[in-house]
Amino acid sequence: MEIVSLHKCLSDPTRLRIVNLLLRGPLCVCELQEALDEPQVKMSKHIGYMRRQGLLEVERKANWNFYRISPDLSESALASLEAIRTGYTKDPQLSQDLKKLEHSSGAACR
Amino acid sequence: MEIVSLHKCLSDPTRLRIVNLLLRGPLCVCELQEALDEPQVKMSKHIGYMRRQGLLEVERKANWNFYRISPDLSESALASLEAIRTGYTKDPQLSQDLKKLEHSSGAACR
DNA sequence: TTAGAATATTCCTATTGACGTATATTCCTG
DNA sequence: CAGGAATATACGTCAATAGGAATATTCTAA
Repeated sequence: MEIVSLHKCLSDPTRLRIVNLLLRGPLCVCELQEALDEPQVKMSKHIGYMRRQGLLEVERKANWNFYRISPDLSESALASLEAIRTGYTKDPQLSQDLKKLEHSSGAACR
Repeated sequence: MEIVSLHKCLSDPTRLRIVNLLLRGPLCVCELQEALDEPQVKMSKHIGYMRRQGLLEVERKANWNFYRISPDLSESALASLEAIRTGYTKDPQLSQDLKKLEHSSGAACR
């Protein structure tokens, strides 16, 4: 994946929030939607963007699409993501998203 | 500095090249220009962009503007930059820029 | 104090990106 | 197979961004 493309993925608030959650493990779109509380079309388009850039991979299970950070990323890309995962827990929005995700595993896909 | 703003700075090839060089220390605009071999206006605008975002700081010395990565960055931002500095040396363009910078300290500002 | 070097800004244009509405697709289940 | 749930795509619009040409600004030095 291109360095520039990676950072383009991280340069939008919604996408950053999505990546922040996916760094903890794969998630279904509906779980992401519930945690972020954003319109379906908005989520879907940002996810599609990151998939096209090669940052995310999808796995279809029955009716649900599970997304994860691509396992094929370069060392460098992983280091950039790690910087987010470890460093940005102080961000109010990002930590709130994580909390909301943990406390609400009532999504249909579970 | 906003997380998103940082990544916006890194999401353009020219800006990434500039940051890559500045991670090794402050540089004059003319040195950056020489290393990247890009039009003056292009350089100036990208530098201005990053200054407005708070990523770069300027110090005027006589006729020259020296830029550096802002020393006030958060831990998280520094970690992201460090990921670039250590990881992306494999990138052909970025390493070539570094080489060109080292081998050509004949800029007027020296 | 004027010419010139270094750098920034303005104006214009073309492209990309973000968002919403509506619609399509895919798969499950009765 | 019909209806519905989960998700993606098409289309239109508006804002942001990139790049170049020309011009402005700021400082130095003769």
